[in-house]
Amino acid sequence: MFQVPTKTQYAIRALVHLALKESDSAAKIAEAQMISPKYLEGILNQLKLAGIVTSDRGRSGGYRLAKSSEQIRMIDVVQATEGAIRPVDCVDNRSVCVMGATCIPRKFWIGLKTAVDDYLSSVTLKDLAGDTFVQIGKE
Amino acid sequence: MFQVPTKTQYAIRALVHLALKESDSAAKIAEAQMISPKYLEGILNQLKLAGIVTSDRGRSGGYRLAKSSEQIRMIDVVQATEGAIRPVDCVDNRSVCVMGATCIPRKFWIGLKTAVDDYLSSVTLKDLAGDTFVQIGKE
DNA sequence: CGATATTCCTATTATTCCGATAGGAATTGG
DNA sequence: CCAATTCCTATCGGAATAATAGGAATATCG
Ligand code: FES
Ligand code: FES
Repeated sequence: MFQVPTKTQYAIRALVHLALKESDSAAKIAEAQMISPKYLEGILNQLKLAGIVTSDRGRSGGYRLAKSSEQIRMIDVVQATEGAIRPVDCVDNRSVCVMGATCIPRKFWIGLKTAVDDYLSSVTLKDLAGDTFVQIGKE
Repeated sequence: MFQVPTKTQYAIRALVHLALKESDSAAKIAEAQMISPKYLEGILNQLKLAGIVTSDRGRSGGYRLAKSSEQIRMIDVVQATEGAIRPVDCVDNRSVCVMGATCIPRKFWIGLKTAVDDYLSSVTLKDLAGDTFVQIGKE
C-alpha cells in the first residue's frame, strides 16, 4: 500500500543530485541516478513548471534548483509529480461519495491525508541532501 | 498520490456496516454499501483470514466482527487487504536499492512510512463507527 | 429429504495506470 | 552550420486493480 510511483522517486533522486552538483543535464543526471533518460526529461519538465528547478536550453544548458534546498519542501515535489495528496476522491469533493452526506469513513481519510501532508511539509530537500536530516513525523 | 485502492475502501465500509449491524450476508452488505457483490465476497474472505471477521456458512450464515470494534485497528484492516505499508521497496530490504549503501532518500521514505503507520495504528474501527450500537433497518 | 441461501474457491476478463520509448521541433552556444 | 540540449506529443507494453463468472461446499429450514 502507498507505493510511491517511480516518477516521484526519480524526481527526488534528481533533486538530491542537483542539490549536490549545482547544475547538470538531464542525460547526466539520468546516468548518475540510473533513470531512463527520456523519462527523466519529462519529470524535470514537471518540476520546472512547478517552479522547483530552472532550465537552460541549448548547447551548454541543463537544470538547476530554482530555490535554495531548504526552501524546497518535499510536499511541493510530490505535488509537482503527482498532484494533490488524495487518498480517496471525496476528501476534496464530498459530492463524489456514493454514500452521500452521512458517509462515515470520510473523517478517517481526511485524517490520513493530514498525516501525510504534515510529514511531507515538514521535510525539505536540504534535510535529505544535507547531513542534518532528522526523522520528523514521529512524536 | 496515495490513492487508496477501492478494495480497502470497500473493506472499511463493510466493517463499519458490521460494526453497526452486528451480522449480515455479503450480498446485503454489498447492496447497502453499493459494492460489487462478488468482489466484496473476496474482500470479506481476506478479512476473515486476517482474523478481523468471522463467518458462518449455510442458509442463515453471514459475517460478523471477530473482535469488538475498539480492538480493530485500521492498520490491521489495511494490512489485511494490501499487505505492509511500503512506500518504496527498500524500506524493508535495503539491498533492492539501485543506489546502493549510500542511498540518500531512504530515511525520508522510512519517515513517511512511520507517519502513515502511526496514524493507522492510532485509529480503531470504533473511532469510525462510534460507540452507539444501532440496528440499521431489520429485514 | 430437498430446496435454498449462504460462504468459499478458482479462473478469466476488463480497465486503468504507470513506466518507458520514439521521434522530432525549438533553442542556444561555439 | 553544428552539436548539445530542452521541450513537446504520441504511443506502446506491462503490471496492477476491479470486476465478473461459475460453481463447489456447507448449513438451515420446512
Ligand atoms: S465521503 Fe468519502 S467515502 Fe464517503
Ligand atoms: S535505499 Fe531506498 S531509494 Fe535507496
